Amino acid sequence: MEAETDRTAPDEAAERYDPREIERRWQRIWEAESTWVVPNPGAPEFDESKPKNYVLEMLPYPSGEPHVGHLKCYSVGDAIAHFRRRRGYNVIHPMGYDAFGLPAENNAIGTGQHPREATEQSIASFKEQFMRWGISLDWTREISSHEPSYYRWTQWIFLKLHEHGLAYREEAPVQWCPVDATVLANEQVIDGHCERCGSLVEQRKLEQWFFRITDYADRLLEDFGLLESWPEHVVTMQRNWIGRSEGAEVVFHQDDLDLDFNVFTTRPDTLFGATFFVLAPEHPDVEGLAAGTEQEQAVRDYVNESARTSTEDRASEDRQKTGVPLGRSITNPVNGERIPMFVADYVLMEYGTGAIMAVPAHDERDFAFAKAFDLPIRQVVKPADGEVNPDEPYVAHTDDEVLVNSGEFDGLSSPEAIERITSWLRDKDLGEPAVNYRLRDWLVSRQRYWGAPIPFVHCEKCRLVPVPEDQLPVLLPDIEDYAPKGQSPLAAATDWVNTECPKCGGPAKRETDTMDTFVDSSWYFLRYLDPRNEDAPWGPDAADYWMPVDQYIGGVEHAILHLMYARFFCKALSDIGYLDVQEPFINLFAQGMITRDGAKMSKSRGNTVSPAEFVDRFGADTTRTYICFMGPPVKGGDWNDQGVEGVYHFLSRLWRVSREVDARTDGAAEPPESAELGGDARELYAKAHWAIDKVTRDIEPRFHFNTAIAAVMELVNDIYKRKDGLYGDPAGDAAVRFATATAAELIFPFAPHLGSDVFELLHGERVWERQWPEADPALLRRDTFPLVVQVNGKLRDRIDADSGASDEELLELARASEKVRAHVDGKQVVKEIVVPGKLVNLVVR
RNA sequence: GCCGGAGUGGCGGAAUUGGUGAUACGCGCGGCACUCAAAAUGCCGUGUCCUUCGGGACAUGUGGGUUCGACUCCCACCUCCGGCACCA
Repeated sequence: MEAETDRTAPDEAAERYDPREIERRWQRIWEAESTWVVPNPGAPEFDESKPKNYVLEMLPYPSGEPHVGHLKCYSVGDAIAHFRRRRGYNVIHPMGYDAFGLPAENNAIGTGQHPREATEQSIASFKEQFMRWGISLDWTREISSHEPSYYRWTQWIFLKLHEHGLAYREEAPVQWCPVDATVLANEQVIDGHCERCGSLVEQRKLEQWFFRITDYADRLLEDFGLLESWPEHVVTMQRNWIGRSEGAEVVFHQDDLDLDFNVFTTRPDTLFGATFFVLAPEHPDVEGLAAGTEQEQAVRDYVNESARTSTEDRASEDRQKTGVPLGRSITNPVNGERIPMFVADYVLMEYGTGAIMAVPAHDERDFAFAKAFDLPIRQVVKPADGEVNPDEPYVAHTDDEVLVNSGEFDGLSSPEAIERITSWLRDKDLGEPAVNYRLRDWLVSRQRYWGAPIPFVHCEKCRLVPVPEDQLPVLLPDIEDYAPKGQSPLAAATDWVNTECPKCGGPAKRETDTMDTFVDSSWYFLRYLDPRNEDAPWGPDAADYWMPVDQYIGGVEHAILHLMYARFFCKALSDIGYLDVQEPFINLFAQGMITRDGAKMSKSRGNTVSPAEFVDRFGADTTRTYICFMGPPVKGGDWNDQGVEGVYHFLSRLWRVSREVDARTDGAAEPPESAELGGDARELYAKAHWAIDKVTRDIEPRFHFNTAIAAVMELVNDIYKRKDGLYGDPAGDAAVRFATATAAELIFPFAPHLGSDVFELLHGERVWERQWPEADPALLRRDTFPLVVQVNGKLRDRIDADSGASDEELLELARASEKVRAHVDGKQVVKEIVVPGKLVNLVVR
């Protein structure tokens, strides 16, 4: 058996689609000829006749090997890049690595392997895969955020933000893991527990660095208007995250201590319904207020206990409201009423002023607290036409309700009252309109090793001093021990830490915190534009030409943080004067997640798909095309091994028929004259044009790659169906050859190697150097069409009709049909509907 | 609880603005050809039920509605997925 198979093997190999060989060949050509390298304006090869287009996929975090999610992202992006190149755009399509980050460092703690080493191994494996996938990337622009030539400019941007008051240092509560003795990044805290050791996370107060993103809250909201195409839900998620709410700040006076307390409320119309007042346990005045009252000890106990309770537990949904009285009361400014004060952990220090007026009748949380502590509930808003259920708070506020128990404001509608009461407060200097945000400033410092050092020194004399620009980068030193010890591992690098103050020359210590990796990825799309510039992060000409990104592609998991941080950077850099765009990503495409057996892929579940394995077995073209064929890329899809084989089968059919067509027809390179074609030749030729039209519209603007690929499959099926009847006839040969070359052109964005190969065979040209084909409208129009005839909306017949037929002629045809007559005879036709080119509907009674 | 998205054959999915047989294309399944045989390849068939083989009835989560006509629009409900969640 073995021997027999071996004897036939060479022959068979020649007859088989062998992606390995084809893909290697084209990849070598692209690399040798720098096919996808695109020069900047000013460079000798720069083509100024073409409009620019920036196609960008989110850069990967290099860890291990790329997974299917990466393959999907880059397959989708590459299809768009290819398509736009061939539509006449000057396309920039770069790649890089988000190389700093915790997994590499955590790995180092266990193995002692330097994070740089592990990261660079992963980068090499990612790059090798990207090459084997045949993604059309300009590798001369490759960057990695862990290289000093990159993070030098991350540090430079940090200094610029600081210079313009957008970076500052302040004491703030941070997540602290008591077992690992380290500060954790928010992403490392899973359900209130440490990602690594699982212990309960505590809050501690430490000096931290922040970026003042809250200054940009309104612009981040307004500028959604500048975007062309972003998924609705991503915009909504960001909007919710920013959480802008309008209302008023109201001043309550506390007589005993002669203190003013401001509260923020969105419901100033309910001010008369405030029956108590609550401070967050962290509020700085809590201790002073309780001091000397009989509540002093109880308050102290409560505050200590809530400090020990994790944020997660405090926020858990069905937890009973807790709190204790402060032993003091405070005056409601609108009616002079003295209401009791409480401390309770349902009030958050981070939002508003950390103090609230409680209106139990009209707020669910205040209501729950009032019920638990038996406090009065006073209704001040009621529906214009009826009563309210006293067992629940009444929270609606519309025009259809009126104020009661509110003194001079009785009878006003809720929206009116908001306005009147707010201006009344302002006149009396007791409050003013105010806006509050859920968004907080961005905490960017991490007590971690594997990140860009924050370029500051602490001098005993001059305190906090920025490292001068000409001393950048502040290099990340090599260290021995990555284990967390309560401060950044960098603190142990004493040679590095001890330095001179750039200002006074005296002894100083370096800042040992590093930056959140989201900082690195907030500007990488700018560095691609001018990656080897040693004098600036990017040249203004490069940025002016290429920005903004015309199409950004990535997973929806970055819908909030990365995308919002990058938007903030773009605006800040623009304000500072280094950029001329307000929004970095004009169009965003969020791809759906690929599952396997209906579940998210994970190592623990054992249902991961290794792209490398499929690329080895079926080739990159098949694997990429399969991913695009699974369903619309916005949606998720379930990986199916047999589906991959189906696509392999399809590409094999195209490959095989191309060899046959080349052998059986002569080099009719140019499209046939459609006027000379008849019968099957014309049908096939028209089918090719139908496919051109379909694929073109499905790729853009729809991004429905699955139906585009299905259209090419239909074309290939049609070639198989008609080819044998066309060979030999000159017009027939031309039609078959044209149709097959067209199938290659159309599949090229998804299967670039095979597309190039088949096109070269039949046409002798490089497919990527040609313009994208255009469908001939004359061939899309058919001479006849199947007229659908309905009676009372039910289909009764289908008749070939002339495309140019008038409404009356169509009706004649319909009435003449035997099948129709069977349903119409003996009845009265009450209505006749004609949709030209489509159908006739006879309504009978 | 609030905000999104989605429910179509055995499976992934298609139907682009309410108008060409709902289910393109692919998978799976069945059959045929080639073969000693298998694989590979090519071709044909494949929603469900009924059928006198002409065709007929029913089918897009459920129930209503609008319309000559609804997968598509409206109302109510059910299920699933994603995000946010004591934000005053």
